[in-house]
Amino acid sequence: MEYRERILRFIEEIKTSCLPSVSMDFVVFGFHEGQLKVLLLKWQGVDTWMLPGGRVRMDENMEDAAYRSLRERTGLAEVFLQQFHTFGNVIRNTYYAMEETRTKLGFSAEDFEGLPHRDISVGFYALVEYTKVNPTPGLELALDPFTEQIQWCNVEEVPQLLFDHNEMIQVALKTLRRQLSYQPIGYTLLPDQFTMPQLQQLYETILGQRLDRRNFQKRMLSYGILERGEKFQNGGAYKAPYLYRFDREKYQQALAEERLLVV
Amino acid sequence: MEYRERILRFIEEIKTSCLPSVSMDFVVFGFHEGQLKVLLLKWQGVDTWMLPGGRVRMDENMEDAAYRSLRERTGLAEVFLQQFHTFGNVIRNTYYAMEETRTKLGFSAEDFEGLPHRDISVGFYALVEYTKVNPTPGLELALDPFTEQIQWCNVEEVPQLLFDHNEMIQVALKTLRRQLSYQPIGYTLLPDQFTMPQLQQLYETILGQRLDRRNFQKRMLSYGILERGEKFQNGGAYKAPYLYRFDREKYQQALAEERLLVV
DNA sequence: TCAAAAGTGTTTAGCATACACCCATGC
DNA sequence: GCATGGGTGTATGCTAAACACTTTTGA
Repeated sequence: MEYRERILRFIEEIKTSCLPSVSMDFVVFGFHEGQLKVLLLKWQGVDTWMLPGGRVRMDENMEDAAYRSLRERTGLAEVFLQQFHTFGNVIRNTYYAMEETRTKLGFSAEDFEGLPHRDISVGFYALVEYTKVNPTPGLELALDPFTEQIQWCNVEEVPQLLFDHNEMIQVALKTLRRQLSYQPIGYTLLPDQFTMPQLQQLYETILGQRLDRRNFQKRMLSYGILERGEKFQNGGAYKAPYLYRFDREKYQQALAEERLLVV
Repeated sequence: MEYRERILRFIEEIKTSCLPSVSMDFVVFGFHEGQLKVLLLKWQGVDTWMLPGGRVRMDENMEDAAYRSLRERTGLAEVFLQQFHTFGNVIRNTYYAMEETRTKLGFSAEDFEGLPHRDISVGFYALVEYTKVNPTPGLELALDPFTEQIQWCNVEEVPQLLFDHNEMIQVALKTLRRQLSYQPIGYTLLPDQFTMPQLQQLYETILGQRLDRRNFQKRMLSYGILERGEKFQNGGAYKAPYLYRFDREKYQQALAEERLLVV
């Protein structure tokens, strides 16, 4: 039974090559059709959805592990990724959570023995470009045989999740809102080229409030990290907006000079 | 040999009742004679200083563990305590760091076997009232038999510490500065009653810059969480300053209304 | 020619900064 | 009476918010 083998090897890998009782969870934000989305996944044989997670290998820096895990899940290498809080309540009982999956998949308690019972989890949030992520379980299925489904879900419509994962999303969102209001990190949620109204819509969605067009444009341009391109006619019965492109180099430069950080 | 027993029991305790590969480190700030201080400790038989740390028990929430550990170290129950970052680089090799101590104390490798080799560490920073902390190893020595000395050290004069502990202090300081500049958390570093010039000196020390007296007072009073008391004559040849008291109730109230958070 | 959405500039208000004089006290 | 440090109020400037008209385009 090949599937059984994969599960057992996966468990063995966790037990032998990963730090016990430490996990990472990812709040992956995407933006599509005016909606802020998060990536959720579901295990085999369980009805509860959860955030994608990962573990730190013995010889691996945690930050590297985070990038690796996220790459394995989304296929994306260049993303905005940042830890925002570490969660350590006892309700995070990994062992208990796995019991249901284990019995439904027909494994014995011995098969799963030696796995960490309780995890401290470092929460990361990521901003990714929606269209670049293919949320069908592909590559990562080979690495995580428990995953049955991966899906985008509107932030407002997230169901009851495993453990404290709902709280994680809320804390991530709060962090995102605060960061967004004093440094321009939203660009990574949009395609390479975007219009000012698109950017504004993104900000309005994340912050949950309407913004003034003129003031918004002024502020964005004042950072000096946007490059204006051609006009873009999408077929609407109105004036064509300009396309903008986020200039990474200027952004890094500005960050280094702490011009953007209104701390 | 009683001391040997205590060490062995301590190690056993870590192995059996604490989460493996998770630790906490504390940047404990105090303020005395115009200087910002941090609490440092030194292990038996090692010359390297380090931050006080702690571990999470199997059945304990991490935040509770943090308060417990800090109480064991400082004897303080009511302090400002907050996680600020989680550190996970591979240089944090606990096992290697203990080797020196182990050999100097005359223990064999077997005695120390089964201890975590590498820790992810959750960094907390605490603001305590300097005079309320007795930094001589008392209570906590019974709990942590490795500790030889605990001492306050000026933030600017911190020597090279274990692992990434110097970086931890820097990150904690940065967090403290940012928080201080948009919410009034400094009060916990001062005695119950304090004068406005004292508070200002504290702010100036933490932020590393001089502030205008008049604007400072205006800002502090505008929060509406200070209660003015009697005048205080400390014997100086000048006008007696007022004593102020921090009103916890009003502070909580203001926090709840998010009046103080200039996010 | 009309509706829908985008581009743009000026006025205004509020908050943070800058700044100076008088007062209490001990020597 | 003088030096030291503390208390207080006002003027100023800058940034963020408020606000309206013109332009392009497709139907």
